[in-house]
Amino acid sequence: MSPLSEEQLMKRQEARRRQILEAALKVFAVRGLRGAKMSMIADEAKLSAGQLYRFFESKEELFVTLIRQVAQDTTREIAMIHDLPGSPYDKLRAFTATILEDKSTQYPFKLIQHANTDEDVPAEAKQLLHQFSVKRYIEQLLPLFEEGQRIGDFAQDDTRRLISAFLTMLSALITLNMPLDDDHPLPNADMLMRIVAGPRSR
Amino acid sequence: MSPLSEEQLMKRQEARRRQILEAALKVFAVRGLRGAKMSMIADEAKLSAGQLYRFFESKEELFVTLIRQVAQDTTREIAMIHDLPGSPYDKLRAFTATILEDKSTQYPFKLIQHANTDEDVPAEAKQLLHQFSVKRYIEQLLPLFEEGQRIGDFAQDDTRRLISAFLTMLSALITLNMPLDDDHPLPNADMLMRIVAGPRSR
DNA sequence: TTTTGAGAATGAACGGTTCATTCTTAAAAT
DNA sequence: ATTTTAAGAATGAACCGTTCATTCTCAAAA
Repeated sequence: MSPLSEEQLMKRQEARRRQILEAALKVFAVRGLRGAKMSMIADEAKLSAGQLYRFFESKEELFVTLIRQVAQDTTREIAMIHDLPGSPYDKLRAFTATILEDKSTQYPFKLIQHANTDEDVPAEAKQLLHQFSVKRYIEQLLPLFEEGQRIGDFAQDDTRRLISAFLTMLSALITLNMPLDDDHPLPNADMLMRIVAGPRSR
Repeated sequence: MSPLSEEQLMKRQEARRRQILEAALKVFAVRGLRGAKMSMIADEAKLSAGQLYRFFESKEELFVTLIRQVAQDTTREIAMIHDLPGSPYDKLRAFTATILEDKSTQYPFKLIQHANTDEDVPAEAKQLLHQFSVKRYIEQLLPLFEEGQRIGDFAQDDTRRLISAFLTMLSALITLNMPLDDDHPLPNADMLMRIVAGPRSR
């Protein structure tokens, strides 16, 4: 006797699942695997702690699921840089500005950062991250940077090195969670762009 | 009949104390207040856990003592930049290079970073940090940067903003503990200097 | 050279706390 | 009425700061 339509049931559950994953992303990104408590994720998702276990077997499974999702999303996110308007410099600048300003865009990067440095990260997550590592992002950005260098907008360093430095800086900035007041805001995109900007004054 | 002279005793104890503080600096800097376990500090100092309590009442006291010491040291450390040889640019570059390359120089910065962001940091530590905050470092560096801007070596942004941005970046880089391989090393001092470098190509 | 005893050191044990996870119970939905 | 969903209490294991009984060390005294 099924007192609920099969289909609607699935839909609701799927929605719940996403709701939990979304909450988990925020909490794991900010506090890391150890620092994130199931109760916090539950609070964020506006559910009770017990409920989480109807959708995920364990904290670990929740974490790994999240990593899997985020690894995919991030690659797509970065790919979108090529569709932005303007020169390579413009594209990179817009991309950077978005990340620095938009909190929700930061979560995936923070999560990856944590997953790369925290202890007790499940082997499966480690292995997923290895596939979607900095190396991959560098390759994704290579054409953009090469073009930027060709037309003299970007510095003439070794290209991969330049990308790596830029990504490291960006990542470091995002990760930093200093208490920010108005006197000392995060450096903005233009500041960061000086890392890659060519010798010509812009 | 005391089998050990008063003076020698004091010396030995003082040495032990320093030994513990040194170990604690490393461990607290890397793992933060919560993440650092007394047993880890003991291991690092090559002592048993119990011994720590002959010198410090509690984990908290040890932490606060350390913060106090580091707050003082750091101010002195930064002051030394003025004695370095060369132009403001040269000084800042040398200073930056030292910090990026020398692990032991990084510990105090990491500790402060942690103390500023971790939870459950004792009120006394918070208050100590407030006195020795970024604001103070900015004031310390102000003459250097003003001179650098005057002679056109530094960018013409608002001076305090420029210092703040630079310190934030430096701090973010230090704090980042990515697993570094040879393909993706930390950006070096020259990369970082581009943040402050003036429009003239160097 | 031996003895001695204060200070140093150890490491096991204690006790409190903190969670991940499970269980109970009951309301809501159909 | 029966099943699904939910909340929140309960459980139990792990962790870790701290203590303490015990042993060790080694410079001075004998």
